[in-house]
Amino acid sequence: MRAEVAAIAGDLMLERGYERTTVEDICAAAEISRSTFFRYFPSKEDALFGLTLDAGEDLREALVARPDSETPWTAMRRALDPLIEKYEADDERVRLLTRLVVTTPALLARHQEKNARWHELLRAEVSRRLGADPDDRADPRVDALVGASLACVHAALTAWTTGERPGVKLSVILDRAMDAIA
Amino acid sequence: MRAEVAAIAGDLMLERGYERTTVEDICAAAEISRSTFFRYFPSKEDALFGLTLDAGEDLREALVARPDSETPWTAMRRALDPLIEKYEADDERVRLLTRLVVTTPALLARHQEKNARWHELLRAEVSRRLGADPDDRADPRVDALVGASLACVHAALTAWTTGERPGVKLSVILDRAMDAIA
DNA sequence: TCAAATCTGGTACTGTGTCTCATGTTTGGA
DNA sequence: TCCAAACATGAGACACAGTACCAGATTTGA
Repeated sequence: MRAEVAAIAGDLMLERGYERTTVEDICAAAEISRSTFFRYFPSKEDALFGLTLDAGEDLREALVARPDSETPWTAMRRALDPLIEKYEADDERVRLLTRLVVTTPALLARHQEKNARWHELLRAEVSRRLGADPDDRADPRVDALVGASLACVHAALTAWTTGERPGVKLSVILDRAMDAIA
Repeated sequence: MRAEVAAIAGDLMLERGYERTTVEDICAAAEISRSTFFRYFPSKEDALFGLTLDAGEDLREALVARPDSETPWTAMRRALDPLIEKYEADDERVRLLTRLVVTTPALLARHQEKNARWHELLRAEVSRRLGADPDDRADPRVDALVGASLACVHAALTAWTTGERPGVKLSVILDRAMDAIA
């Protein structure tokens, strides 16, 4: 049911844009009340993000699984592989939705808020790999490393979604992005 | 006048937090109407950001002024010097306001929206330095480089504002952040 | 079959942001 | 000095997101 409403919301937003789709529009199309909508989703943005399951914990586990011999940067890149593969495996609709997110300021803001949660999840492991004090808030290296990695993901997603239809593979784009820095 | 309202807004938000300060509260304290408030500032968030002048164009010019012999990463780091100095020179109030921004999701989102504008301004010059096609949307290197730099700035600001009062200099923190990556 | 738990819809409310219209208030000539 | 155009301000209505509370329906399990 939740998934069904999310699908309808996605359709409407792809068709008319995010701002020009009101919650009432979605409710009318899904034949539910406003009350029920907000019982399903804490906010209008989440009607979109609800589809893509939260991969933060998977990402953390993938990072932990990387050998210590890898630099933090390389380990991050490899830990991202499963996530990237998931994007590549998904159908065109996911790519269009991702583009909508990347190009709509309000959605992008919420997306980065989600990324901030990933960021938190990854801090401990990156900190360990750097041999840093996890509680030392004056050490910016952990946040810099994680933030820069996620910035590369964002750059790659932007390039991937705004480019031509049969474009370069996302994994290759991400390689280019991350190699350009470290 | 605008600056005065912004100062009052800052006071209230520092005292009671961002969400718990309504536009009406600010209007009452500043003795203006809601209409006038929204004529001064396009949104509640901007009552805070209105204080700090937009340094995006300065940043771009500073980057252009760096010699071509520097790598893009180094050039970015050096171009950030004037901005960093400005932060360090400002009084304690600016540091508290910055902390408020960094720790309040809604404000952070808007702040990153501003950064996205900086990002756009810097694209052309970074693209030139990389010898990339500025219109090639499939090349993620430019966005990755700029995004990662700004992520480092964010990491540094977070460390700087949440740390102890007579902490490490911001420029040193930023060095640590950017050196940790490239 | 009954009763508790859950799902749903309705209504009223707060808060941000937009819009329009009616007052002032300033400014710059004649 | 007076008039008029430009401008700033305030008031009110509105759209929309999100919250809180309550009442009725539906399901679930003993």
